[in-house]
Amino acid sequence: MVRAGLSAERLARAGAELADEVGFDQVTVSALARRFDVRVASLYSHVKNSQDLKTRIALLALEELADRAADALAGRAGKDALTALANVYRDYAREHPGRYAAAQLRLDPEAAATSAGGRHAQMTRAILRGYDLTEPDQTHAVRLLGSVFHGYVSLELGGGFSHSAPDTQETWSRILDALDALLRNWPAAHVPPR
Amino acid sequence: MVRAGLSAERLARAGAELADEVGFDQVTVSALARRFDVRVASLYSHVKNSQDLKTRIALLALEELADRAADALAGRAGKDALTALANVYRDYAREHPGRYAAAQLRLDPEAAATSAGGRHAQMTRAILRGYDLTEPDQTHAVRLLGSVFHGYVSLELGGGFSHSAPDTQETWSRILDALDALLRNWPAAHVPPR
DNA sequence: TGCATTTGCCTAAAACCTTTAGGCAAATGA
DNA sequence: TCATTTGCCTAAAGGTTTTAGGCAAATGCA
Repeated sequence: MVRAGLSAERLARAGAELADEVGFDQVTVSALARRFDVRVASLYSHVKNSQDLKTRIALLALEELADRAADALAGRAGKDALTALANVYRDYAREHPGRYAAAQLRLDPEAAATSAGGRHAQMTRAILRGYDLTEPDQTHAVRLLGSVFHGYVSLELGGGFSHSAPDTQETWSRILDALDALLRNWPAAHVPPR
Repeated sequence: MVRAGLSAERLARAGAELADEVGFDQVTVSALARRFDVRVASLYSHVKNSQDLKTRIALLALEELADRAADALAGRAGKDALTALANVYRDYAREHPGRYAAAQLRLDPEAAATSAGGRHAQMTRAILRGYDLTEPDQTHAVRLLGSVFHGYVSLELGGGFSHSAPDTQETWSRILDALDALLRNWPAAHVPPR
């Protein structure tokens, strides 16, 4: 009886592919076993349980995404860097919707600590070096950028922007223009009324 | 044998409560039957299946959210309206995380058509009447606002902003200030280089 | 090479969720 | 009052998760 050569990493990779094909919430230990043509119980030697499997897929996606982001940022600054990072998220979500959904999984603190989450925050912060922001404004801006990137990508992916006129590429460009303008001219703490 | 008085609406309402208590993805036909102290199969006289139940919860949440938004916008304009609408989303997500997650459910076109989705878009558009934007910039701005609101709320809810210094309330205020400033000074289509 | 240990996948089985089919009793209404 | 409709039930099949225990393949050491 020939062995299938399973391992936690291979399961996570196959799980990520499966997620892109059928959606992250359809990723199941059973479906994965079927894909390896192996009995379900066999997977439990490699992953603790279903939650563990999903966490591994999430960590994989976060790493991939961080790697792409690091690549894209190399040698860029200012709006160029802003656009590059934004496009990494959007393109990744379009190419790998299941993995992107996985990356959104709420991780327990232990898993979160070993995740690439910190790299993502660092890279967003790096972009802001091209603009003139000091703490705590920098943190506010990091959060704004994260919100826009994630919010836009997830609404677009979920079809929230369909059935409407200006195409989404145009909107995306204009949003990036707007963010660039905003960062170059970040409003002071207290905007005077009117 | 006394009847439990089930109905599609009661199931949706109870499902929404359950979602807030244990998370939307833990909402199951079984759990709901247990809550009504009724056999599982009995629910299938009122909802078509599990997907149907979830869709009804999503539609309920979208309606509630739209009602709150309409209330909040009444008599407000400009930044006042912007802040009010933004807070409706954020507060709703914090008070009803399960319902908020439900509202994010990808609806099939048929359900989407009967949903309050259109009202939401309309209300965001209404806010922009307080600013000087014409089409297609208005649509771009609607999409930006949707992205920021949804993105921020879902990151904050998912714990994405935890373990960090400036508190999230402060960031939220500053982001609203920034959006207001941006809308008052929306950049023209072609930002000159440099 | 030969043997002991480890490792990997298996069968079996229990628990839970989903969904359909068919039945009886309660509610409704003529 | 009696017929019909409606609501919840039992039964059953099929799928996913998870644990326990077993045998054979791979590995490693003499």
